Amino acid sequence: MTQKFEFLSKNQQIIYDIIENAKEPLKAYSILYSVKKKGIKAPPQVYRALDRLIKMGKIHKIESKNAFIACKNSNCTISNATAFSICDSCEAITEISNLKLSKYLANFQDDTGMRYNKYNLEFFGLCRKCKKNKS
Amino acid sequence: MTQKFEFLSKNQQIIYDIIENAKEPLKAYSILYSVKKKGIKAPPQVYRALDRLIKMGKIHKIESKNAFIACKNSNCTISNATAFSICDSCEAITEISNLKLSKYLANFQDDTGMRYNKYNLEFFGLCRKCKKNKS
DNA sequence: ATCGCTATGTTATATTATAACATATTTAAT
DNA sequence: ATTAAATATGTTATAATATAACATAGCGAT
Repeated sequence: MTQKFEFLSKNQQIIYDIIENAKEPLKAYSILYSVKKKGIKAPPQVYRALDRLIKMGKIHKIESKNAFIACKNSNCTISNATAFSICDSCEAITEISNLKLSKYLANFQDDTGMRYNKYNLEFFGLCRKCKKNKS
Repeated sequence: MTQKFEFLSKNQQIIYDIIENAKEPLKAYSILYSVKKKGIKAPPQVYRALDRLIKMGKIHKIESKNAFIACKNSNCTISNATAFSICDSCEAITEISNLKLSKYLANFQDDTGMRYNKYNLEFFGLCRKCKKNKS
């Protein structure tokens, strides 16, 4: 069961399925709880699968929430360019796929000349629903 | 000792000074260790000060590292727009102040029409030093 | 002077993540 | 087929990060 890029190992598949079917980003320990019935019993099993799914670009970590979300870009094979929209009120989180934005950031160079091979961007605000409810 | 925006309380000042004088971002528990001699003994005291310093814009949290860094924009009063450059090798972290970038991101609108009042961007790559050492 | 607010102090505990080691499975070379 | 190397899994314990909950103290306005 050694791993080609395209294939997921047993635990990886179990954990990916749960994240993929979730309506919101999931926390590691909530995943752990969900997979206990499938025989995955300990944190390292979950974290190992998460780490590898991230490296493969199948999921992303929302750093500000310590939560994990499936990648919606079907062609995303390496998670080196991520942007998320996060509602401060209802915590709804969606991945932003915006070609202009990703091009802009992929090509960004700072004053030091340092070149980047990866970025993560998290936007915060109120989603439409929550904006309405407030007014 | 009630708090105007400009003034720091005792604990806030102690903790800000340490972060400000550090050469690299500091972790909460390393700060806690440093301030034990000053009478700050428990995590909540540190985390409360950190939270408030963040709200005031005096420091920022590097989400991917759980570390805290002083804001270098002398005029930054609210930490609603942050961008960092992180070296994957030596972990050197610097805040990016780039007017073009901040304007671009402040004005960014996604397809849903959601408007953002805050963002955090973290770029990863190799800094010049580390790039040289590798070649 | 006392009420409300902010800040501080303190203990305990929750949450997130990894170290370290053992076993098993797969792959690929011989 | 046999075996070595690499990958994946299982397991226990613990490290690292963060917050809940409650108590006390200081300030600032009426």
